[in-house]
Amino acid sequence: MRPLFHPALEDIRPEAILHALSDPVRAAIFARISGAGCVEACTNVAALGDRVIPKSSLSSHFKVLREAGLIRCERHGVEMRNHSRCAEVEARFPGLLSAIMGAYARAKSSEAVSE
Amino acid sequence: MRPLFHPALEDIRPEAILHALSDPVRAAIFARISGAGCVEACTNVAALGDRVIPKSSLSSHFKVLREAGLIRCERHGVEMRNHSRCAEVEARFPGLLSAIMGAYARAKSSEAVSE
DNA sequence: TCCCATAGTTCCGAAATTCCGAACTATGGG
DNA sequence: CCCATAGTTCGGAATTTCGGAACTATGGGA
Repeated sequence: MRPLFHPALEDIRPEAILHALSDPVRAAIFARISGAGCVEACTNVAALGDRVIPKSSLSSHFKVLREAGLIRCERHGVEMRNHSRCAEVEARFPGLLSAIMGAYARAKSSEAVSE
Repeated sequence: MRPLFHPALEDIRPEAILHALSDPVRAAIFARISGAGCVEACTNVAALGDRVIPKSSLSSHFKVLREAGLIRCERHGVEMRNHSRCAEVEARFPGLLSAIMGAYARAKSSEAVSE
């Protein structure tokens, strides 16, 4: 199994990051990977919130995140380990990821009271 | 002509903002509106960079930006004036827009030297 | 008032993208 | 060698995007 493609830091594009994180499911996956010790397997996120996400969809979500340069994936035995590339992306686009994830957190907390 | 729909500040969703700005054309339009005195008409952006954008596409780009809560549009006579809602969005999602627009600026300047 | 020019929207078919079930592949354990 | 588990690929349906052509709205004349 050859290693998966990951864009070099300088090839990471803002539109790819925004597109990847404009899907709430992917944003939630990315939040988990970033938060929970930077390691996560695919089936562990199968149920996000209340919704069950089919694994073919999950697979493509991970691919989008990976190709956007947001995560780094490597195979360990039969499972996949996904690491956030937060620190790298932060170096190239300062403040971007924290602002985006902060915005989601803010929206989530405000919908809890108003809606 | 009844006024166009604009989401209230508290109804603005991060995914809508990210989706709207994940398109480089829309991001460029938004950058212009934000930069150039916060006023811009539709046909004035018909040529962005080298590409000529058909006005039906422009119309829908403006609609996406408006419904995401990024701009405010009002008719003045025969033309449209578009104002950025930067300040409002900044209040709800601190740092988000400046990080995104900064990322685009950064990517643009780095592609000038490497690619 | 009527007509025209300009600015923008709507409609609709084509192209591209997303979704997800089913079949397939890869890896390790017994 | 076979099985179980993790993940990818395939393919068709649903959704979204693109853009040309027709349409609507507004204001400026004659």
